[in-house]
Amino acid sequence: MRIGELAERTGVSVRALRYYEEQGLLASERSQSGQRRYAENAVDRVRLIQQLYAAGISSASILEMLPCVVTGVAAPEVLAKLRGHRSSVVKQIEELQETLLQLDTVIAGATKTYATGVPCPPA
Amino acid sequence: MRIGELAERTGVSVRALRYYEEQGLLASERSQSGQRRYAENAVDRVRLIQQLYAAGISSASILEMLPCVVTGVAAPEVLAKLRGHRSSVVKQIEELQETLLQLDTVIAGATKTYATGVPCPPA
DNA sequence: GCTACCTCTGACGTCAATGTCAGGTTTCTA
DNA sequence: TAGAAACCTGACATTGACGTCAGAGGTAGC
Repeated sequence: MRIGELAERTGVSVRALRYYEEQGLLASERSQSGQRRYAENAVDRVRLIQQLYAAGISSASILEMLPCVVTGVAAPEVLAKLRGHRSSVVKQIEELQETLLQLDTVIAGATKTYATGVPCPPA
Repeated sequence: MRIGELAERTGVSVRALRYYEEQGLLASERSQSGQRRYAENAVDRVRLIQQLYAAGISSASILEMLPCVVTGVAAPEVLAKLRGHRSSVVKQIEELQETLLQLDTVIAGATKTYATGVPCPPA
């Protein structure tokens, strides 16, 4: 498929896809005229990249770990980094859960307070 | 306390603390000579700010919700935004949990593969 | 073959949360 | 009462993941 279709199917911009290629994260064949052609599995690859980005992992680290994610094989140093990222993700989850509690407390309190007619400062 | 101490106690840089003030997120008294003086509770405030930042909430949104978090009272529009942020945090957690599974799969697979002596590409 | 849309490269712009530097004042410690 | 260390404002620099624009060529439906 061409870049526009991949963009549409993944919800990632054309610009971002070119950027991924620039970073070595996403390969493409080229047509005679130089246009990018992607295989079907590029969709999954892009989603994986997005997922790792969302976990706060840099493109350099993603580049390093991608082949391992794909092949399921990793050198010891890479494995160590993977474990490092794993614990960082765990930590992020824990922090977000704490944030969630805070938000819930505020929402519950504010809802109740507001329901009881106590005056409240506007935004 | 002065800004250096607050920075040290929260693990946030002096520059960041000034930035928070600039954004209206963190107030300070000033000494005669103009130096910032913080109350004890500033430590908690800074931690809260960091927590919200970590949840991907912008300083503008934090500014909007901070008084509510502190007072426990929120106007309906603010409450709606709080709920929006809540669900975004929930989503982030879910995505991170999925990422965690991916990482675990890779780590488990790679560990096993490597243990059995299958050759593996270096980083 | 015309037209509308897609794609290409290259380069500069953006945005948010800081880093960093300069040049000057204040505060603490010996 | 020095001198070091901390603080001030103001301003420009940085970083990463893109957005956006220009100018040129490719592609598909009619």
